[in-house]
Amino acid sequence: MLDIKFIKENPDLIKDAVRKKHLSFDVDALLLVEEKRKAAQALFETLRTEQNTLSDEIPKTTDGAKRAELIESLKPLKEKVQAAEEDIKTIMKEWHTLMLQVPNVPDVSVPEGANDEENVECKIWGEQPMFDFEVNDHVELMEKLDMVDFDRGTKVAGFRGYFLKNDAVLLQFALWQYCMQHVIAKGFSPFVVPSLVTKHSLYGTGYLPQGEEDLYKTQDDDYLAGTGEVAMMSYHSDEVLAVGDLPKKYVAFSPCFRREAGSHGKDVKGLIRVHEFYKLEQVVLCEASHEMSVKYHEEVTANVEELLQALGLHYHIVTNCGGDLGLGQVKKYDIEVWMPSQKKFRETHSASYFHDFQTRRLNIRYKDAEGKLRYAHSLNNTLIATPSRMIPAIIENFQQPDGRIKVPEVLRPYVGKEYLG
RNA sequence: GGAAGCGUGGCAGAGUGGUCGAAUGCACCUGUCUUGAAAACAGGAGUCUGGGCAACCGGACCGUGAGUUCGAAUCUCACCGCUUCCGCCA
Repeated sequence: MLDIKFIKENPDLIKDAVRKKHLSFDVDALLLVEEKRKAAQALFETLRTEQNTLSDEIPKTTDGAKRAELIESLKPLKEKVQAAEEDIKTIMKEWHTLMLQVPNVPDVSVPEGANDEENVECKIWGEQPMFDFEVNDHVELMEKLDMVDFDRGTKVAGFRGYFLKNDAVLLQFALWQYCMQHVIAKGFSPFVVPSLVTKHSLYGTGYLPQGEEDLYKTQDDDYLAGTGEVAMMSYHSDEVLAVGDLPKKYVAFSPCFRREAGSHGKDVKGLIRVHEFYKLEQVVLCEASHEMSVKYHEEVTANVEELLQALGLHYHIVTNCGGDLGLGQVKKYDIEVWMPSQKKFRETHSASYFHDFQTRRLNIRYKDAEGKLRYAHSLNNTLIATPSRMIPAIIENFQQPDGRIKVPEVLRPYVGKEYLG
């Protein structure tokens, strides 16, 4: 959600945002509704003032007949007030529907482009691992080492179902522990957050109304969140924080659920695209300045880089193009790790900032140094998604000629062994 | 799942149809006093929003949404949440 004042003052900026994000939204239609809203509001307030003034006379009028007359004379006014109120409600409904579709303005540094193919590499680290043998993909490797069971997974859980087994489980727990310690040392507070959330939380974070089809919904009209960001961000909804409490740095653990509607043909084998996985997510609330947002955006990105470098994984970072940005995102980096079997980088992390897009919807404010209430800024980045992204990456990159998996040095204390399988 | 009670400002807590945007206490801010602080005393202070250069003048907000009424924090209904009791349960 953006400030309607900002939209009114900068309609061309919003129009350009619509264009850059490859959306279809009629900014002028919204401005028209806003004009209608203002007019209806003004009419209502005029009528209400009149009603309030005359109503106040009633208790002061002691003469019974006069009093009855006054009450009688107010009846038609009541109807007018009610009609005006009704009018506002109708307009506001439309107003809200439109406001939920207004995209946040991408940063000037965001490249033009329609989809992820036009994301622009901005950094690359490490080198492609060299194998002097035929590399296998994670499915083959893991099945051979009895670390995953897809057949029983689909039997029990349906399409994209899986059981993670044995050493893969050790690897997953090791990753959680290692990554968690890494960011706790940097001042992040660890949380285990709900996955089952109300629709309010999803509207607040911007996953509704647009993302409805990718969400699982319960018979109670709640939803299963696709990321811990939803609950973690909503944690402070309707609160006023002290400026001294900022930034809030959280790392949220949660199961994540995604219907993957519209991706039926993609990554049908393996762990990369599954309906249910686990994620540690970095969430930051900071003061409302672009500089702060940028600062923490770089910080949550650096946190992940440090992990990948410690693990020894070859990766690059892309700046997502306009068409690959979410409605509320100002800028996003995708961090992608090299997958030897696919001979390309695959997204493992996604770092974005929103300015006050989410906090406005969630009503998260803070009192600044002057005592003024302001909407905080929010941003987030994956810390680690498992098993979906990082398990395949590690398995493939650390495969040995004998089919076993060498455990990255830093994980060995947590895994308790040098080789998987 | 059944029954009862409750939901008011940062917190506590009055208010059961008419200057109630809301008493009072605590916390907070500003003065007076004090070498300084505390205490005491006096005063101030909610959020959002429309108009105005401003002083200021309107409107909305007492869990949410409908309704009754000339007028609702106060009455009715629904929903949400909390508490207690009973039932059920992986």
